[in-house]
Amino acid sequence: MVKKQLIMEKALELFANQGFEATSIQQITEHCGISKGAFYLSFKSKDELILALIDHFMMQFTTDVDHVVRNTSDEQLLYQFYFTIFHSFQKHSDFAKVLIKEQTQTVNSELVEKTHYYNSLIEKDILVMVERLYGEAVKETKYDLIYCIKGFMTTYSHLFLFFNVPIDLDLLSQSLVEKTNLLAKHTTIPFITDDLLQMMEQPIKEEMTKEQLISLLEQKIEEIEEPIEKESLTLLKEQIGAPIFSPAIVKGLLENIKNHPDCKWISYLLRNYFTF
Amino acid sequence: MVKKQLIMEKALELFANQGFEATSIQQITEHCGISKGAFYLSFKSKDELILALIDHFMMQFTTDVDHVVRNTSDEQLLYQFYFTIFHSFQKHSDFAKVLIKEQTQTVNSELVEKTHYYNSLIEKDILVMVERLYGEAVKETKYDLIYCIKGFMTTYSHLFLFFNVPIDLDLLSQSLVEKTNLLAKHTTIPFITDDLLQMMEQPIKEEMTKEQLISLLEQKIEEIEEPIEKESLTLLKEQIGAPIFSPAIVKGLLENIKNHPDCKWISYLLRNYFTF
DNA sequence: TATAATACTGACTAACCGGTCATTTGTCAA
DNA sequence: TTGACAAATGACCGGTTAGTCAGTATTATA
Repeated sequence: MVKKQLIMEKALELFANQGFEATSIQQITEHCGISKGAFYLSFKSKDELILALIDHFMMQFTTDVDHVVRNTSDEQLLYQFYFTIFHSFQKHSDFAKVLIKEQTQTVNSELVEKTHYYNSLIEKDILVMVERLYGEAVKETKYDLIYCIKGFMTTYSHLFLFFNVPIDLDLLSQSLVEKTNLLAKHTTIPFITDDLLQMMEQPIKEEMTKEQLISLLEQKIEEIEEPIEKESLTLLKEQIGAPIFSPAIVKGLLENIKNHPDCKWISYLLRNYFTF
Repeated sequence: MVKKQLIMEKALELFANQGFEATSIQQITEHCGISKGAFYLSFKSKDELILALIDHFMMQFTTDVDHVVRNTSDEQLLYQFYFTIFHSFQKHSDFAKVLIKEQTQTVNSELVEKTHYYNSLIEKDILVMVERLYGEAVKETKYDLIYCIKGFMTTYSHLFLFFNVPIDLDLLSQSLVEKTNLLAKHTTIPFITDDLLQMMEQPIKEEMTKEQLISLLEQKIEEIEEPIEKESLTLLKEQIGAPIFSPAIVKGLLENIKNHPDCKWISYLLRNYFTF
């Protein structure tokens, strides 16, 4: 339908300049030269409009990125990756602005989910890329690298999105390729570990059940060799089944495992569990 | 006034969770346990409230950063810089959330200006730091480096601000020090040049005017009781109107007020003013 | 205790919001 | 020209918004 496209285009302009919430249906319809009722012939609600916008552009975007990652030679990949992304952001700068502006808004849960979904698709592609280009060399630091690449993407897009500055995409991509290679080849101190990544992904979904927590604990108890940590975990597991210890003791046990590198995740879950 | 603080605290909680626009005065006053009218006894409008919040926290924040940059030895500086910033973000996480959420909103022009102003202050400190640590070595790439440092700041703050994840600030700071050093020492392809920087800074307004600075000084002179500080402020005020003292005297006067708890902010502004 | 000053209240306003729906307009074939 | 159908309208609805202000409660002063 032509009307639907018109609304999406004109609404995107307003959203980019004023933000989603600050733009009223009235404004959109006036900007389109149609009546308020006509809007609701194309979209059930204002929310449906922005979700349609996100789907429309993010499908294209994720497909493009995926295509580049799958069909570019190693020596060109990183450059093509950055170039494709920035080119796309520049071409659809209004949408990019909306995406950046709304990604921190937490009002509409469906919007958050959708953004998170497309985000995870891109993240997967970056992971594939990083593993292909650097392999074992970045085994310990790959999540940091991914996070930095994503950081470069958003940070440097701000330049041409929110300052009206002419940008040499070729130079920008080259510059970021160099930076990425530097970080990939020389970083030795990882910050984002597997455990931390799991923690980040957790809160979107439901909380863990007692049973899941216990089975995770049993697994860790098997793995861990240090006697103090092992016993602490065992006692904490029993505490979940039948609370017998005082808060102080529980807190002490949690303290025992807190600094063990393989217990970060489980100690985080337990800390959450025992404060409720 | 106590009521004002109460409102600022409670409003900040709501803004952090729902965003500024999505939070109504009604909600704020209910959350405070006061009437709607009482709100308007403390603040002229909703906009004045968020501006007050930004001033309150950003004064503290920029002063802290400035203090670290000025008073830390070279080998500890970068680490202390990151640590201070993240520590502050963590301590005032509600404010940090609001700042990040609202920094892309372009509705309130005064808010945009204010944010930009404080941002430029921090940027100046980063510049000082980068030049001190790396000097001529980063002559061509220093603005890229600054932009990357700022990128690390915002990117990595997201981790603990928007995912409820316990963070080892020490490790994070170490990790970013390494990354920053890598970029500083090996980057050869600059992207952000002097010209580009000027273009970026163009559209936004001027910094504090002489008049604003003087009126702020007069206000402080009234408040302060200690004779040395009072006279120093008075002399500095005269110096702005008609420069008569030598740099050494000005520096001495600044030194006099530097450590007074109520003069941190004004001394910071003056220090900036007299170096131009 | 009486009076003055201050702090506080919440009903009220006018404007705007997203969304609805009875009505009008436009477009066909018959 | 008529009738059937779809497209489009905009007045209207209930609800919410930021902001106001006449009136009440509280406190300080004398």
